[in-house]
Amino acid sequence: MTPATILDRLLLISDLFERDMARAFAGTQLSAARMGVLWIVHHSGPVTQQALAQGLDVSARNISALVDALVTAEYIRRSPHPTDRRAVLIELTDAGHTLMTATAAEHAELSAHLLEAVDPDDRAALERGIDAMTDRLTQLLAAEAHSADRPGAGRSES
Amino acid sequence: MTPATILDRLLLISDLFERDMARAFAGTQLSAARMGVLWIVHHSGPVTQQALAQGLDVSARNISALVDALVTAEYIRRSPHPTDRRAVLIELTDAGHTLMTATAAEHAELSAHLLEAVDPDDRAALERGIDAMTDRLTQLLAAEAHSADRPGAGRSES
DNA sequence: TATTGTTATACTCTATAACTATA
DNA sequence: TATAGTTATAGAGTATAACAATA
Repeated sequence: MTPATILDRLLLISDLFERDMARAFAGTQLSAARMGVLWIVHHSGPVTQQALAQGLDVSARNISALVDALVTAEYIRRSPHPTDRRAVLIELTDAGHTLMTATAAEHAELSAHLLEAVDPDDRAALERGIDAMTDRLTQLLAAEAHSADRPGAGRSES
Repeated sequence: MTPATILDRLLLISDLFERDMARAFAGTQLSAARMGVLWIVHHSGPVTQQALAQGLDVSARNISALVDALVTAEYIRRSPHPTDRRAVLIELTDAGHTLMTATAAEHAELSAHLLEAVDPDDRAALERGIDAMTDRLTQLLAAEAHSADRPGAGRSES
């Protein structure tokens, strides 16, 4: 029942998070991708769609669709950019601000619940271990991305 | 720069895994969902599409599409079920078996690399902590699923 | 000429519902 | 009647490419 390796354990908990979010959003106009947009606007304040595309690492086309849906749901609005008439600024509506305040609180609450489940004597080692694995994984990804950029090894990305 | 809470850390590492898989599959006929099918067949041997639908918790319709793609890619084949003529058995082809053997090896290698990044003195606490959080998260999900089953109970946003 | 955002198009993953063949 | 799988249809997320307006 218990996964054998550390990778299996991490993939299992990732899967549980995914399912949790999917169920929380079922029947609403929200989704993980749309919440990603709201999260950035909540933390950064008004941003252009270009900034959202870069922050989420998705195409501008995709941002247009996500923003359309969130405007329809009345969580955000498009405002004219004060100095660049090509661009728009994405801002939270009052409903959007209320939603994100509640979401941030639930997020913090879940984090606290998870940490409470861990033996206090294990917590420091747990955080060190996760950070060490995150750093290693980031290194491995950067190394793979670098080798993939070499001509002949694959397609380059912007 | 380092995430503040345990939840942020776990979500970050989940995101890194996602990106890693997405990049590994780019330009191939594979994807995370299709690999999920192959993973089950690799570990369970020949299975019906019904079993795949239950194992992956997706619809039978979705399995039909995933299996179609993997048959086209020649990683699996549909064989007649020996006793139930309604059903088919999904089996790995030689190419599928070769792929999954290599994938399992890479999986084990990545797991080993991640664990090597952790201070040996922290490893036991790390595994205990992750398991404790996984158990707690599973409990929370079960509780939410239970309350969501009752009409009118819980926080529903219509 | 470069950038911002939209329209057009397409592919993948996902779901429900109706249908066929078989149990 | 119930089950295994497919066809039909739909919606969300994602991408590239072509385009308009603006810088």
